[in-house]
Amino acid sequence: MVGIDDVAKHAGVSTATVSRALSGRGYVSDATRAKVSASAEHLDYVVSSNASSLASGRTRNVGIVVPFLSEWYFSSVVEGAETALLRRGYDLTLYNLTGGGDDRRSVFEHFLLRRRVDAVIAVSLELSDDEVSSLHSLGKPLVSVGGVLPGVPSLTVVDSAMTSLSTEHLLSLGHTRIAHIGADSAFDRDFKVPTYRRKGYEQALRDAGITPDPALFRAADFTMKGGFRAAKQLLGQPRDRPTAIVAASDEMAIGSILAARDLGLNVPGDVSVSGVDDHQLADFFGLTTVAQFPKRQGERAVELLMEHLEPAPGSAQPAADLSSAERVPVPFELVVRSSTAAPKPSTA
Amino acid sequence: MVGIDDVAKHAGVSTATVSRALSGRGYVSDATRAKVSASAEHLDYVVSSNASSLASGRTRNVGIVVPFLSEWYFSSVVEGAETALLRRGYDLTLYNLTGGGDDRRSVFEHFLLRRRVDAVIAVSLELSDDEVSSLHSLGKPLVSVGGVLPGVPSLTVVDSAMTSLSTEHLLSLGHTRIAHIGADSAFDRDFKVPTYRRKGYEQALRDAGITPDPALFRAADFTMKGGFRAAKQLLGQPRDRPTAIVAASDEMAIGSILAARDLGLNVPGDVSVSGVDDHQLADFFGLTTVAQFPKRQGERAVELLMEHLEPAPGSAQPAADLSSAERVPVPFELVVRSSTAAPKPSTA
DNA sequence: GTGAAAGCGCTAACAT
DNA sequence: ATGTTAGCGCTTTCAC
Repeated sequence: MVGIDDVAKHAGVSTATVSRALSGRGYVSDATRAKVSASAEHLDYVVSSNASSLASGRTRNVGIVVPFLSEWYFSSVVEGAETALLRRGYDLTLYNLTGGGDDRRSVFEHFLLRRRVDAVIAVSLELSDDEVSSLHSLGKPLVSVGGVLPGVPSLTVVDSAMTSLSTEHLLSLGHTRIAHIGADSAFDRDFKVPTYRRKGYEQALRDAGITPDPALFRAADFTMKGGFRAAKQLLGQPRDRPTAIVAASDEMAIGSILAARDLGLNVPGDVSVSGVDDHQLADFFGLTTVAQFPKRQGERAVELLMEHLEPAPGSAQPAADLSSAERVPVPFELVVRSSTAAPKPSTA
Repeated sequence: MVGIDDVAKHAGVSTATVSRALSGRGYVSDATRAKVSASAEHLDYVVSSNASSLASGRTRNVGIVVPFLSEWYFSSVVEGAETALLRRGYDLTLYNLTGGGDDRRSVFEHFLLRRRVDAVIAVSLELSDDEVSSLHSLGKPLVSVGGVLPGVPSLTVVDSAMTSLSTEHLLSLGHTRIAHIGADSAFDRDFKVPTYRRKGYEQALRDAGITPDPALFRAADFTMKGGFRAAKQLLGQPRDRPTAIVAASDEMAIGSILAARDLGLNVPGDVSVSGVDDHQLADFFGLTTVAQFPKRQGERAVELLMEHLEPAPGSAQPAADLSSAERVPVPFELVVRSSTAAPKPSTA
């Protein structure tokens, strides 16, 4: 196993110089740097991250904690973060809380504390105050993606704004009987996302002078099947059928489209449907939706962390910035496809 | 930052004893062990994994390399592996090769070599000989999931057997005009999975005395949209329409179901459809499919690695076993739902 | 700009 | 069963 002194010997310099040349910290003449790089390359030298971390206190590794992995949103955030980290020479250690209870405890009490990470990204995770402070007390930068954590910079879309947007889109097309498929508070895991999305829908209606009709709301579990069932209820009504459905997620929206087809209804002819996410299947189903960009969110989280892990020369108190920027808004955008259109002139 | 000597002091023993008591290697009396554990707990002590790794050479960290993350199969394998590792006190470092070219090189040339992992799991990755040997030369155990790597124990289903199975299922229901949607070799990334699946279909037909008809094959890209398009071609034929479709993936199978509906055909009345995977959406669509269990595959990969990272007392040459067990078959199973049925008696 | 040397916090002989 | 001690392979003062 070739070590730093092999390189030093080969290059005819000291180990200190090798370290400086390769890590970029401290002064090394260009000539020396080149010589050292050549030797390192020649010998296939790679630093031992353990030794390096032990000596420097930096691990060049970031932990990311997710509640699930096999859902589109989460795996996309992770993918974005991973790409951004890789590019900067960092590793990504994944902690998946799927297991629940004990697993979760052990992640916080042992894993993250093993001093193996420089920073932590929490994705759509509601952390207890204890958990947040245990992270803070380690002096590890922490950012949240997809949910607001008290005292933690949080990259997150304004959920209510997304459904307001799609509701407004439908209103502007001339719809007035607009239904909503989302979830009531019983389904509120993850930061009350469902509730906020429902509020956005209701607000948009009110702003247009329409009182939200409870009969036009159906709770569902954010899956395609759930959306399918809910839409069946909504669209099966023999009279006063809604002319549009605002679903709180693309999967539910797609379920709604399938339900409409099942009932012999044409989308968007008889009913318009919109979703939220811009899921990979949205395009195939021609779904109008409000896109959020989870990969981008993962990348942004990394950028934010980097400002604090590797502050640009000339910034003063980076740590202060981090905790002050409580909420970092992330972009979203209406993507209009073929599942929404003006309602048919009421020939009834 | 409380260190090992704080614990030693508090417990009134030497650091060596603390290390032994906490790691479980070497002899410690029960009484001492209890005392040390209590002190460690009391002081909120957690080992520095870097110091520990540096001194011992073990990292308690496993690298997993995947080509994509936001696909169901990959994220499921990772999830399974992560759960299994967490349970054993290991971390999981994720390397995502989505980026392609340069990223890939750097993963192999730098990241994995930083001595940060004890072992590597490669998921559906075709590694070059150089890459395999660079891993081998590090003495890191390597297992492959979802594809066979030369000289590497590989957890993988026999792809041809999966499509044989679903084809036989359809044959046994009485179908004879059975189409296949898969991919030709042009789409062969990942170990020629598409080709093997096609071969399984053809073999089952031949075994039943039927010559595969090239007109009943359509290439697609493994997506729902691709399956949809291919099925439209197949099912749009005015005459000699197939009565069944064997798709090489669930997404394509679901696309086929939607195409059939679009054409006014009833599934399974007019056409039966089967897939491969048991994707999360399979149940919703009532899809008959051949399930593989990616989470389980991830767990098994970890179990295999553990036999070599932490050999049970009394095993001789574990490393030898690992490289000798070239192909470790993993289970798969036919899941019959409502998308397949006997063909209608040909009233034509 | 470069080198010498003192650790970083643990583990593993070895000794007892 | 427990203590002593020499590293593990780097980074980083501090001199020069």
